[in-house]
Amino acid sequence: MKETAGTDTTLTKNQELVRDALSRADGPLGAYDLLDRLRDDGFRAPLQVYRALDKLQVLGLVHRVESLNAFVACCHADEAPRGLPHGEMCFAICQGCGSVTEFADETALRALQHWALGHEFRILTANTEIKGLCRTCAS
Amino acid sequence: MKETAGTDTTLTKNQELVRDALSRADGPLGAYDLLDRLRDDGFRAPLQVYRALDKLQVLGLVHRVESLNAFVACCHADEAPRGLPHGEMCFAICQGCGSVTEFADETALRALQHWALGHEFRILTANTEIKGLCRTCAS
DNA sequence: TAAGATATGTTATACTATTACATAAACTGA
DNA sequence: TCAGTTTATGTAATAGTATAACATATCTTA
Repeated sequence: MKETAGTDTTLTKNQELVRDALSRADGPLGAYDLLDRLRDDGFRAPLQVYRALDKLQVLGLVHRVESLNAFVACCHADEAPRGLPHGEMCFAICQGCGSVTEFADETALRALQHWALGHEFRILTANTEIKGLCRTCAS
Repeated sequence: MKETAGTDTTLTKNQELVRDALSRADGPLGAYDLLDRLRDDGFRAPLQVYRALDKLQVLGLVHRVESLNAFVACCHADEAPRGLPHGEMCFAICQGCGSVTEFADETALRALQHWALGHEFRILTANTEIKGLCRTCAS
């Protein structure tokens, strides 16, 4: 049983590399950005990145930002129990500097659940992306 | 001044064609799906579709479903004043049958606005996509 | 009509993601 | 330990989505 520092679940080498690259990044990265950053670590093909990303997303350690076709490390990775990803994420995307801030909003989630209840829709995941200007870029 | 039946603003021929194709569709369509459906109307290249879609999105007549890389006709097109798209959309995407239901939720929107206020983020648009199973597919 | 803006047509290309198949490593139970 | 199974990897080819660049045409307005 291989165990890597700081985690309570095993990630493969490629998954670790992708996760670390995303954690180090100061913003969202595309799959091909990741590929470029990981060439020195032996990555040669997009599929290596996508496979790792798929697993990391299932584990809740990485999120996909749909409107950017890009990925971010989950900022709550330490809080969420591994293997039980919190199914709702919100992202605030600044169109000025490109920064992405992840957050969760219980009220918004409950509102969606209320809608779903009334329409007999069974929610599995929810993703909200708001776009605009962050404090710095708005002023 | 050209005027087309049923609208209070002028759309170009290509924009009309794309909008009509989306309105007739029973679900979201990708840009290349639209291209295929419009070949008989003279469409030959993806850019013709994308250009029309861009304009229709600005007008609030069409929405992009980010997680599907696809587009839907806005079901509130008649209610919303043209040129002033309602900046917040919610979509319920059924993973069983692929249906997409558009809705708006004031409570969820206010919750996001509240978050934004506290974080000095100026919201320009907001997009929520929930995935799960519709009434039919869940039962 | 001339000038500027807007819309179109067309080709090529860039960016994003998956399929298919071969190889290797890890786990399981006899 | 070994065979059988599953899981992870490597690699090449291809599919799917979107835009850049440039030429042409149409509309608008003075």
